[in-house]
Amino acid sequence: MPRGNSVLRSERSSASTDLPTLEDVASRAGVSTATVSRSLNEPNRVSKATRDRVMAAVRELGYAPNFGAQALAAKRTNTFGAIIPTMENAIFARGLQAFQEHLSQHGITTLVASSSYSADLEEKQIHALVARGADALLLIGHDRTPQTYAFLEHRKIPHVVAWVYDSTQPRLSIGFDNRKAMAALTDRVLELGHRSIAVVTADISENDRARERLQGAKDAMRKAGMKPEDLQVIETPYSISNGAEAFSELMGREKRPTAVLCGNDVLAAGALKMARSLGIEVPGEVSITGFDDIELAEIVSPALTTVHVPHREMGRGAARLLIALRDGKDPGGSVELEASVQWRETLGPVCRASK
Amino acid sequence: MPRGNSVLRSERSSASTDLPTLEDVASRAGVSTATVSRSLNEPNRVSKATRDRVMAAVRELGYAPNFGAQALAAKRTNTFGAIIPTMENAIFARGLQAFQEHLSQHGITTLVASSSYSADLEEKQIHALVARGADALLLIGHDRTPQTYAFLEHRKIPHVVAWVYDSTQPRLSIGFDNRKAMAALTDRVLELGHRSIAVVTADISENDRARERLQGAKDAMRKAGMKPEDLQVIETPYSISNGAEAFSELMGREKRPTAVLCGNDVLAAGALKMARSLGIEVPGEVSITGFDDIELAEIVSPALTTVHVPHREMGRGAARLLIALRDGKDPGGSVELEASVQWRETLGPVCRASK
DNA sequence: TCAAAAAATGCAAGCGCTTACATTGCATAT
DNA sequence: ATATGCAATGTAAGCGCTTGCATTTTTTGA
Repeated sequence: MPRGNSVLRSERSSASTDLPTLEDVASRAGVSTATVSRSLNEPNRVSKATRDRVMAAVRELGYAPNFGAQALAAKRTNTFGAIIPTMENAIFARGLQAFQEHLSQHGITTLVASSSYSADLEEKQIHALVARGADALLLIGHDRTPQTYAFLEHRKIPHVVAWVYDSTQPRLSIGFDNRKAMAALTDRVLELGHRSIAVVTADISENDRARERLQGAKDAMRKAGMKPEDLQVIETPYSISNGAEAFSELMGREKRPTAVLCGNDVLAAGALKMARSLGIEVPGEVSITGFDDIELAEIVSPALTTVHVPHREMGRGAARLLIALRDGKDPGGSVELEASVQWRETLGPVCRASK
Repeated sequence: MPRGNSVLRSERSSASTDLPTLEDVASRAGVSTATVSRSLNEPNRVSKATRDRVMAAVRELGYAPNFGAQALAAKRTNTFGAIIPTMENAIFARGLQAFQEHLSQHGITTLVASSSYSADLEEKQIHALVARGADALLLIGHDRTPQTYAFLEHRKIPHVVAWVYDSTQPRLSIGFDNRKAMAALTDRVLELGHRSIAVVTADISENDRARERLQGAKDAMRKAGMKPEDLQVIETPYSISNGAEAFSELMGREKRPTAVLCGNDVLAAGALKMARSLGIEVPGEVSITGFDDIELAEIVSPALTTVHVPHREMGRGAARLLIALRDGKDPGGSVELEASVQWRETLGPVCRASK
């Protein structure tokens, strides 16, 4: 597979299609490859005169560095990975967007993978991204096997856990306290007189956000002097149709709830849709709440009362932490952001008829 | 920066943290690096006995190939890029998902970038993805400068244009005929008696899909014996709020349209929202239609009549074409898919009052 | 049984870049 | 003038993998 260096190459007629290399630029600018490399990567370690000459050569040749070679020699790809539970709906879209924007300002590319809320699949994706050369990883939530963390540690891959803040967890994270936020929302619900309450949540076994949210609802019940066990709970994967189904089931129950707290906005949108087709007034007969405050929440009608989550701040903050970590700087500890109740139209006082 | 080969390394105490290399695997399995490489990449070029031995060594050492080295030596990254106009809403989500799924089945990673519907930004993204080592690219629509295409040609980057099928365009593409589809929808609208019609479209100067759709509407007008100039047109970027605003403006006009055809579902959702807050009945007073048939179309109420687009087929098909191209096989020409009107609730007959 | 063909394996030359270390050239201090 | 320090540049050794070609081993057919 002889391809030869640029000198040899110029003797070959068939080589005209090859892309220019650092060496081509170097010889054209009359300097060494080291100087070209430095001109490109550490401009101020080179005198202005040579730098200009190098840049001119780069332009004339249309040179662009070879990704693989750069990665191999520098031992870094300038690629960060993000593994989010789903791309199917917009839950993580805004946060991810902010993450990417911040990284790209630092010359870093983002590689995105999704785990479909499965721990197994997530582990596979982690391996895949690391294999792809990811320099650092954004992870959602703390739930993960020890082996997974061991792998990350062993490969020395900087990583940060986002979308959650849990002071009891040791890992670097950025997010909000899901439990506290859900408790605050539930407080509002209770204040409005609701006593028969249901929660529609995702499977809580591999999802600490969902688990914490449910806990939060129970905390609020307890605080209000009610029994947490009285909470009617349905676990179902996040999706419009599952939300609709769960709502329908709830409405058929003997002890029909007057307020249905959904684990996220997608579920709530489904519930809302079902309420409409069942002819149930919201919030007249039944109140519905969501969580996340994605765009959908504003579009549905009536507009969804939900928990506003600092998507963009989490994305940007995660990027910042990861960059610090990669550069061996002090990231400065986990950061807690606020999530607050976003009042809209689907939450109202319990109606007299159903009391 | 001496790191030494594996033999030397074993003499260094500080080397314990280094990741195993091909050479480590080779010496452990008692074969050459070439054999290890082949066991991994072309298993059937190696006898079963050695392959097993190699695989065992791989497992024991926890070996994983170095991405950069692999890319450099093999001159391919097994990464394809996709540049879509936006990630902010779900327009391209399903198609992209299908694209990724198909690629990942072939061991290819997808790199996604968005252009925000800007030709300039798109060109930058193309360069970025190529710099990142993308082996092939998925592009949306034909509109693009000759330089951009020249660049792709020069670097010999296989690429395919998706979301459109236009028999007058020379490039390999997969998609549907936007013009025909919009014409079909407009036919329905005209059949229902509408004569005062508005189109809310994206900026058509850098967006061939939007341009074609508008043309389609005009075609239908012409066919029905009406003057295409009578179509009321508003150009505005795709977004919920812009859809709402455009609708509001339209409703304030002297010659108020009885049907508002939106360039996509996002715009239509905005229009619908505004209709609601304006107290305008849909489709009683005014009909509204969308385009794309994303999830949103089903969720809003009344549910959106729109054009169903074969998202998944386009994504999967594009992946297939790209793989063929990269492997030097015959992709077999552009493919036209069907897009058909999806009837729901927002399109109805023109009401008497407004006649 | 033995030559010829085919299969399996090894050798080693790159792939294009970064970077530790060496060298050179100059300004500054003595 | 000469020594000293620093900035600018060059030298060349890798980085870890793939692959053309050479060599060895096995299979096949007379």
